[in-house]
Amino acid sequence: MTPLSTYHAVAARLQAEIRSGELAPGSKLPSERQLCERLGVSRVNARDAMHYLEGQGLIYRLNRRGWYVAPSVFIYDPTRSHSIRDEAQAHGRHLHTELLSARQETPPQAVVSLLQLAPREAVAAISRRRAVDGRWVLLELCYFRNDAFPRLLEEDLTGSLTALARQRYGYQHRELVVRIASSPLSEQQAQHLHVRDGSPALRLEREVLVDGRCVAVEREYWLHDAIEMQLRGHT
Amino acid sequence: MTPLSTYHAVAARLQAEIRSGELAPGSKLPSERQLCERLGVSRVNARDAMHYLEGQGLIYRLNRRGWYVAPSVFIYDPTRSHSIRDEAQAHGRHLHTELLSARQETPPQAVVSLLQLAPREAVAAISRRRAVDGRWVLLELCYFRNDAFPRLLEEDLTGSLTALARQRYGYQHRELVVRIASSPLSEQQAQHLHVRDGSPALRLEREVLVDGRCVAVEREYWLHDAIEMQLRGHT
DNA sequence: CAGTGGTCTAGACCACTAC
DNA sequence: TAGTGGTCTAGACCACTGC
Repeated sequence: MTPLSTYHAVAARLQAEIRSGELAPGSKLPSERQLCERLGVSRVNARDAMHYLEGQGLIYRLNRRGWYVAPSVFIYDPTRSHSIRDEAQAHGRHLHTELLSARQETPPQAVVSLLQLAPREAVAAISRRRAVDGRWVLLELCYFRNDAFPRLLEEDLTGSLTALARQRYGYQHRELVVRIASSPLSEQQAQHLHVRDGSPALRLEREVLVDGRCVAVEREYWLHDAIEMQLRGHT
Repeated sequence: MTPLSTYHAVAARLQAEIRSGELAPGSKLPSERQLCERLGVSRVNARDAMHYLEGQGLIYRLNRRGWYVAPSVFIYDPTRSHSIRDEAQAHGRHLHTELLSARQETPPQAVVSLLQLAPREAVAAISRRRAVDGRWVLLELCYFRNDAFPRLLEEDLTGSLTALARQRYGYQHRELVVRIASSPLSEQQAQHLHVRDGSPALRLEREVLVDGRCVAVEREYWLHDAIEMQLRGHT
């Protein structure tokens, strides 16, 4: 095989194999050392190609496990007009939710401010991770004021929390403030999704207001290549 | 100076200097080779530290020019409730706009579909770049149907296009469909912002509907570490 | 335990920027 | 032209995963 002397060439070759379907979405790429040998390049070169394709959203890695072909993005309305599970079904994709923890705790300082909590006041804190078609792509960290959501932790927390708020607690009309930014994952967050510390993610923060008062804060971290947000507005 | 043998240590040291204010926002970091020598590490190690901090949004690079300390993010409402210039002023930041091109052209296929154009129908295409506090952070590519925006290219295109639509063309009520995703910059896009091909960006696509008909498509590419989007919704 | 990616060294040359 | 980051080689050892 003729050596491909630049990482762009290596990337282009892999890209062609992905687009042609030779490498199917979700399948594992050859190991870095195999690629070096097969393409006649150094390992740094091969790795640079991988990082480039990762940036393009064409491949992703599971920490120390290998590189995989990325599936198509998941389209999602961050203002929660529809349930995320319904959205997944509508696009023919499988959504899996796992509860990581649910307990009383004092949240991070930024959340304390938003919820206007007393200094050491605790809230119901729920963290979950979600997989689309078998890949962990979303980490959720939600904080609920106890006075607005009494005995929340005794409920079933594996389904839609939005539906729970509406049906169990009767919050029909909610105002939202949504913030979206690029954000790297912390070590702990990354571990839950099986990716590297610092992996790029989209961070979505939802401030839930009922009668002008903030009763809950929800934070979502989506792997950057897994999601497209779509919403409606007007002027 | 004691050698810092891992890139995490190198990154931590730089991070401390940035947080302490020794390295001020916008200022240039020492060159990679200077850092290698000063800290007693190899250049790969130093570069890995830079890439790590870049991912954290703490520093950014101008292509082949050097590394700089990143300023704080710019907060912005993508549904355009307010003019971006007003938002900038409200946060005490300086916004500069440069018109890159304004001409009739046939847009990319995806835009043709959204605007429901005839096969080779042209639209008014406007591209601009914008700087916040002197750093180019935003590239805009806008496409306007000629029948909805006649003689648009003869107007002043350096100000708010939203205001122009409202005042000159009388579009008071507009529905928007907004899509937000992570996206790497193409070579050409990257050049306009003086960054590397493939740099991570947030892509914002705005579909402007008047009476249920799509009359304009606006695409924005923001450098990933420069922006936080904030919007309001309700259920 | 074998295989993977993650980290690291000590060099080298190239393309481009700023002056 | 000097200095920058961008690319590349040919190795090495480590930490972790999966069997």
